[in-house]
Amino acid sequence: MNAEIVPHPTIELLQTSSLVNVVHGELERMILSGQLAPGAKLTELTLAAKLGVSRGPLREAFRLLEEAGLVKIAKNRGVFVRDIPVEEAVEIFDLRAAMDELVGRRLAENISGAQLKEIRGMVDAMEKAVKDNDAYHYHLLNLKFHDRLVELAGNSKLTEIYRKLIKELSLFRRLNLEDGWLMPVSASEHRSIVKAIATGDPDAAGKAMFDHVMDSKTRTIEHNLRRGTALPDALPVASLIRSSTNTRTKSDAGKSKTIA
Amino acid sequence: MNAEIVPHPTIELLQTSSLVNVVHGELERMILSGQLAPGAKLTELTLAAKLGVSRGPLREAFRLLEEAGLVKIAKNRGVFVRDIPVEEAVEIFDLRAAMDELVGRRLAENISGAQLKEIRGMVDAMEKAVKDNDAYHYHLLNLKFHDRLVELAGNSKLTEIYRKLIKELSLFRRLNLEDGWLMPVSASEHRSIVKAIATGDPDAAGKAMFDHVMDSKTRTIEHNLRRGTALPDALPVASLIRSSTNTRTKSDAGKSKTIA
DNA sequence: TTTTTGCCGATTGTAGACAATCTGATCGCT
DNA sequence: AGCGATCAGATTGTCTACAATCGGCAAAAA
Repeated sequence: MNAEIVPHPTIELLQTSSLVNVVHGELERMILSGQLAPGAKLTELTLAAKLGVSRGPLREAFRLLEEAGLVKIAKNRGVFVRDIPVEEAVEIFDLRAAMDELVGRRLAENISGAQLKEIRGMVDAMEKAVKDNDAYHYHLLNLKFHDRLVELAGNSKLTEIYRKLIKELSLFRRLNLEDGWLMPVSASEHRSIVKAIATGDPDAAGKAMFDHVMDSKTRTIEHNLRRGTALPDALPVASLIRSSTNTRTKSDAGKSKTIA
Repeated sequence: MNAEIVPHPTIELLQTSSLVNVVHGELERMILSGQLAPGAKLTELTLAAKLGVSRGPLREAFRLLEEAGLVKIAKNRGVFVRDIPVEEAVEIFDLRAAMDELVGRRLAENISGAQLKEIRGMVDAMEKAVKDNDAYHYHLLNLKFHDRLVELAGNSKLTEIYRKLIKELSLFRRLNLEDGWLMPVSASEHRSIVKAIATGDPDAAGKAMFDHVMDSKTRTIEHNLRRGTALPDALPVASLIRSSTNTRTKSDAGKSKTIA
């Protein structure tokens, strides 16, 4: 009896990776890195040639990306990288806030000493990035920090959906280039989060996470509006940020003109 | 200039629905209705013949279903309807609870009179089903009730993910056949939810929703355990129900033997 | 000049063919 | 009889070919 069923890495690789998987991963990478920008058209023949595969696997990968919300397939017209409209970004932030509140609660209840030490280290690193004024590095650490927190909450479904949302959100305008002129605020909020978790108070930790995400929402949305990005339809700016998740009258759902 | 661009229904249909879409919808229907039970193998050639299409569109539909979590594609072995293990069902309930708490909050803040009247009507209908001891009808009304609440919260992303979770959850063992021996409890909780929403107190409404989902989790899990469904690995039953979303030690993630 | 109509290239939708892989059954050996 | 190797059938992975649709350009009409 094998103590552990650990197939050779190469075996594992061949068993799991079909062309569809590889193409899917590669396309996702290209999209998330901005190499394929929102709105870009993905022509089957061109991409197939570039990746060295036929159209079949490529189309299957497209379907995966479509369900993941990264591309939009328009019948007989082509596949396009999605452009996330502001309203949707706001919705994602609100949803994330609720999810992260759950994360904070669970962590306050269950986190171990070693794990606490680990995330403290991440906050330290972020504060160092702030001192160095290294916005890019800070951005990466920030992503990693939140991802790790969600992961530590121990709900894999939650993790899965959280990551899906983050991916979609990265398609929101030029969010990636977020200039770090508010890094100190964000960093100090992180410190507060860890402190609340360490205290073991679920309510406090949940609230700290929730508030942080909502603040992050405000910062991101305002930053994007300020960039002079012509708004879809000249919406009431402040109200957008205030209460995103509110009831709508029946017929103003599919009004945005961006590819959604 | 056309006052309203209202394409003929048939036109609209042809523009949006490709074989992939139709097949996807049909397969989803068959899976959710139980016509294709969890664990069932979906053979490409057979299904293609049955549906009258070639393998191409069918495979693309498979990819959509895979990303939606309804089937599992095993390379070189086939496509199988997923079987949701208990642990995952628990995770989904916990996640749903957090989302529904958000729903309750938003509804307490924003619901209109007409909408309140609408959901009151649904609760009335459910209480009638309880009196008639009509478990099936109650089940449908219950689904509709919660779906409508989420919809009314006005966050389309939230709605989308909620529905995805519900679909996956319907694959959990024989959840559909939930005998209604606890309908009265569930029904009275619904009444409380509506009451809390009507009061306009976000905290109360959020808590009512959260508690209801968690109670529903307990009822469902216990009901399924009781059914003599041999447990995957003889887990600590009570602890499963208690705190699902907790931290796990490193290597007990992919341990279930069901197709996941 | 402006608008409309018909055509053509380009691209996507679908189908079918071929190659690779897996499953399980039969045969042979110990 | 038990165990393992080999082979055949079935099924999936990938590619190529054909049909349908779209978008734009040019020519003709107003």
